[in-house]
Amino acid sequence: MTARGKGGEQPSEDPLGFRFFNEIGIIEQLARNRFERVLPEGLKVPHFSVLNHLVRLGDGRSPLRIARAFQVTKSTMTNTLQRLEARGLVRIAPDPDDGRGKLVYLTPAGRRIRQKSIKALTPVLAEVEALLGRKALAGTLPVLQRLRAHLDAARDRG
Amino acid sequence: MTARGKGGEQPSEDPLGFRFFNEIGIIEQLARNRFERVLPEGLKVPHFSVLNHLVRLGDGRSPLRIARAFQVTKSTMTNTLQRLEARGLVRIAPDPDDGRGKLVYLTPAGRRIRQKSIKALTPVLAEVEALLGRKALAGTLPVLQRLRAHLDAARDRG
DNA sequence: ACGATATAGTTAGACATCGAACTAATGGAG
DNA sequence: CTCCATTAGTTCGATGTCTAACTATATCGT
Repeated sequence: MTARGKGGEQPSEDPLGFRFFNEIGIIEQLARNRFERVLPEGLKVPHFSVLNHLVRLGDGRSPLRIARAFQVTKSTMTNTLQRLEARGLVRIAPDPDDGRGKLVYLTPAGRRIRQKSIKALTPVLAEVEALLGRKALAGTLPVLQRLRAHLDAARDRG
Repeated sequence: MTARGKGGEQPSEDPLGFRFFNEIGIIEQLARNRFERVLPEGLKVPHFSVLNHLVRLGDGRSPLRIARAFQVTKSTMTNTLQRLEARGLVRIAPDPDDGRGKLVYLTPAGRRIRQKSIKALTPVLAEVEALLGRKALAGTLPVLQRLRAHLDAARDRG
């Protein structure tokens, strides 16, 4: 989080890196806010993300594996999955091949709400694409991906 | 938060907008983590951001004005300022011209730790700039700024 | 086979953030 | 001048996230 450029404040003298991360932080916050306002039944972004992940890549995955995919600690994923399970959107079963592990499965309700979420989010994303243009958006992706990979390499995980 | 592209998971079929916001979310998280590991005395990113803001743009601003600059609710800013004040990094005085308002001032300790923070963050930012290249970084900025402005326009604040 | 080490998952405590409800002061409409 | 709507700030309860400590199971070296 850092300053914006509205209402008379211009952080323009900040070094490039600062300004870049400022924008990232603010966009993340505003976007999450926006998405959660359109998601059905008070679904949160992390919940939708996990459901979407399981639909697209297949369920029957372990919590840890999902946590790694989202670059989140396992305790965070424990929390998310507990809430999804409490809402009946996933089913969590012991891993038959590993006494320590568990496997996460989608329920029909989970698939349904994921579908509804996609429908709700699509116009918002379309609006952003229209605003920025697909080229510009696609152009920034490689930069973001390289940055994410770099930050990912320079950290230690629990 | 959404899937990454490591460890065998490829969210590549996701629509462009999804992938874009995925990257944003993950980068925000990893970057905050990284920054807070180098910031002095356990300072958090929001705390540094506010101190930096006051140094660069001048102190004697109201909490609400600072909250708007960071696109954060006033209750969030109340929390941040209370912690900064508890650590002796800012001083909060009533606004002489408005009985409801307050004004936030930097203390010498606040200026000192901000300076130390800048020193600590500079090499990290330099590393990112070196990795991505200033051109690429500068190229994405306008896109991010336009997006932020758009998201900012489409919301309601408390 | 046993014992040390590593791994999967949970729990507890801290923090930032939001939205809603609340208090206090301002300011405009009549 | 008085009253009501607006504005500044705080408080409360919920959520997501992190780190650290803990339990239970696996695995590897000897």
